[in-house]
Amino acid sequence: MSQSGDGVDLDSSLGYLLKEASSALRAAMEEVLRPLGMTVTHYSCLELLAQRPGLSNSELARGAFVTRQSMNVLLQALERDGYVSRPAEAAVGKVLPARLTPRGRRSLEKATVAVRSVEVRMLAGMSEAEQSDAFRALKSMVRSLREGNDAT
Amino acid sequence: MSQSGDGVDLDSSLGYLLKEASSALRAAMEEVLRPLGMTVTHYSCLELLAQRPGLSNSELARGAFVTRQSMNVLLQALERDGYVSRPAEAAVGKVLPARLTPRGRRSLEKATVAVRSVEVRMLAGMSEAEQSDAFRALKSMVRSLREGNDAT
DNA sequence: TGACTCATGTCAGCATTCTGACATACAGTG
DNA sequence: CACTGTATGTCAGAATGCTGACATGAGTCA
Repeated sequence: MSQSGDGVDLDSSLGYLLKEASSALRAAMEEVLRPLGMTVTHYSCLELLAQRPGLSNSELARGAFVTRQSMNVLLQALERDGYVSRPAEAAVGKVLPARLTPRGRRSLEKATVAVRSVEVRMLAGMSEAEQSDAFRALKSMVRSLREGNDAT
Repeated sequence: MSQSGDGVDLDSSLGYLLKEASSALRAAMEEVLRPLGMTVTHYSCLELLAQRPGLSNSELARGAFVTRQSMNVLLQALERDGYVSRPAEAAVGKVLPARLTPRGRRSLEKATVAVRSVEVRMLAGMSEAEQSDAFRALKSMVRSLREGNDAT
């Protein structure tokens, strides 16, 4: 009843736009993943394991941007349902390297197709050059945000 | 113990990078907002109201990318603590337009300074042109993700 | 006018994630 | 060797957000 949708000030903030894009991406992923009975974090974990077999719980947590406690409950569920396997005891230290089971790999394949369609849709209308620009820009933001934490 | 941090495949995915950047931004905002006893959603709500006074609960929810139920509990807390005010009854329909109180405005001012410093840091190392490129790219992604939802 | 559709505010229950805490294991230093 | 610091896996409780549901008000159309 009051606002339309074009620029006041928030719409010119890169931070806000970043949140908006991320939110839209997440929603789109949830939508295509739901029919497969999979959540985004669920998928992220499987994808991480496919690309880097043997990742530990803590490493997976960092890769999926959740706490290691959250990843732990997810991993326990995935292990219980036979999607991933972890040794009962650590060979060295406390680190338990996780791996996909054949079942986990099969499950991931379908999800990957669905997710890739989302990413393709997201990139539609952008040239290769524009994609590279976006890539570089996002990389730069991440780097800048990570470095100085107590600068005035 | 196993991975270092440079490119396998995930690191070449714009979707993953988007999530990473968004996550880094959120963490940075939480860090500077915590000393002020404010969460990101909390701040978003106040900022939204400052720029578009009279927004309703549902509109605020959409602007902050949460459900209207979540925004409702936040609004009730903000109202209870005297940061925002809403009329007891709707003038028209059921929509209750919310507004910042002087106290809310004061609280927001400090937060805005903190958040702006984060955004400045995020944009450090990017030229104006690069910022524009990133802006356009993100806009394009949001648009593409929102349109077709049931395409094969 | 009446029926139908849609959006809103709100309550209740559930799910997911986070914070806090603990024991353990390795690496570095004296 | 003992000590300190850092990282891990895990358990428990708290917070936060979401889904489901309901009643209400406005707009549309016959």
